[in-house]
Amino acid sequence: MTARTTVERITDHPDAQDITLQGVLEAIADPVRRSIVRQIANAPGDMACGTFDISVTRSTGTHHFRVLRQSGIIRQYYAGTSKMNMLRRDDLDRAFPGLLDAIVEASDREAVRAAGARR
Amino acid sequence: MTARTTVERITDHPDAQDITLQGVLEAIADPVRRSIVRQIANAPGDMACGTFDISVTRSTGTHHFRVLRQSGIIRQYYAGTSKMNMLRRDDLDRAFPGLLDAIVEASDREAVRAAGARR
DNA sequence: TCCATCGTACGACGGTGGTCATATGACGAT
DNA sequence: ATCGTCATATGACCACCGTCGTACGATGGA
Repeated sequence: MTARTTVERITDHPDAQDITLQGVLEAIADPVRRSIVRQIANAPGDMACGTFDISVTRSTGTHHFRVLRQSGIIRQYYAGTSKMNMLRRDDLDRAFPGLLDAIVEASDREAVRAAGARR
Repeated sequence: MTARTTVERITDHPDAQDITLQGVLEAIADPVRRSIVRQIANAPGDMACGTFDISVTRSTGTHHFRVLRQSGIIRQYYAGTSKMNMLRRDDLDRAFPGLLDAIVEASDREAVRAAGARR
């Protein structure tokens, strides 16, 4: 039994059918949260909370993860002391086809443009 | 010279390349503004400000139209005493492919669902 | 010319949400 | 058992934003 995924449920996740467009858009409109989503989307696998490149305090980070979770954008589960994050792609795609992809893509595109302008 | 489109420019419209994802998402995250966008998207032609079904005061409406205009989502022009509104589809599609469609579609879908739940 | 209509400008108010500091709790490693 | 790490909870602060009322400006019709 070494280093395993804890089964304990986090209570906060909304059911797929309870994900609202309003919630998703509010969540994703924040730059820090959008950056988080982008990082998960571009990562090969799930990411621990601590591994994100964010510009705010840990406590503020916790706040943003909670908003993302409660809006139904991410799913979280414990793995030992760290907490893993994954996108709820299927649920989102079913509820709002094309939305997540469009936003992530736009976000990537803008990040690239910003990087270009910076040099 | 009867009932014509005034040529006067409204100064506020951002250039296409200055439309930011942040601005668009902030703008569209508000339910009143999203409703406005939806109404334009589903209308056969451009819509005058006064013809919208909105739940707020005229002055608040003006505020929302300004946000939409300055974010680059809509273009406005005068036609006599009323002000016409149109989506900047091309500019938006070029900047953020699929985004507008996904949001409008999701918005429609949700409106339908809400109407269903209401009866 | 006068009035009605449509939209804007400005100021005020209230709520919400992003931020941080600090303290607390859970888990793993030593 | 103890410590360090990871994340949360709580409370406070502040800025921003959605809202409204009122006053104003512009246009078109009677």
